[in-house]
Amino acid sequence: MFAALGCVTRLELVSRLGDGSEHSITDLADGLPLTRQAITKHLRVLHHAGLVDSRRVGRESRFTIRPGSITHARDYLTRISEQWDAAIARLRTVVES
Amino acid sequence: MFAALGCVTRLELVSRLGDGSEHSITDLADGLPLTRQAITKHLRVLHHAGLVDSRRVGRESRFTIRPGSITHARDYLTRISEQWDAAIARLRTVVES
DNA sequence: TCATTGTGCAACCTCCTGGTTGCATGTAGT
DNA sequence: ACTACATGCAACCAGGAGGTTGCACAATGA
Repeated sequence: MFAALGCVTRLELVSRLGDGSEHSITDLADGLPLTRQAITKHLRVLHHAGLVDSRRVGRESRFTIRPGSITHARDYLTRISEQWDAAIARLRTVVES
Repeated sequence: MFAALGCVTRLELVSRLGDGSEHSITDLADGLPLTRQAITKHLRVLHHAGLVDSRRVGRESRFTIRPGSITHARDYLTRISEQWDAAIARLRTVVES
């Protein structure tokens, strides 16, 4: 999932989808200097990472942000950094004693 | 930075450094099924992303976690998800009205 | 001084990723 | 039925990421 976000194009897509509404592929591809196919691949990656949902409507497939999907990553980072802080504080106590 | 974390090996390294103490390169490479050179490259990436600090001590270079470096990413994710939630809530209100 | 240890550097290799093009398919509209 | 639009699929390509090997070099310890 960090890998999914570690790409400016996909961050841009996520940002565009961040308005909460549905977007088709050509809609998302419009304005970006990329082929529709490239966008399709990126969307596939994002979907695989659980960041977006897709729904087929007629001849177009609409993508939406999956709300709350990012909080997992955020909580993970929170936990990690708390562990760091705790470990470092512990070390500091040992050194000072 | 997401790209730096989007790699299991580097996550492992970050996790090992998470104890807050200093580690040399061979120390970190020990136990991993990789060459010392590979670890060196990964550490370079992590350092470039601002996640770790390095210090030369005698003939070995010691790496440490940069505390607080991850909070930037976490705050970013928090801001993003808040924007999403706000946008979606706004949409819902419009739809229901 | 000499062997050992910890790194750094450079060249090289392989494979995956990001990207394109071309074509086929399904859906909408007239 | 025919055209236009939105997408899917497959093949293909270039470049970079991840990894290895070999060698050179500085610091350590006997």
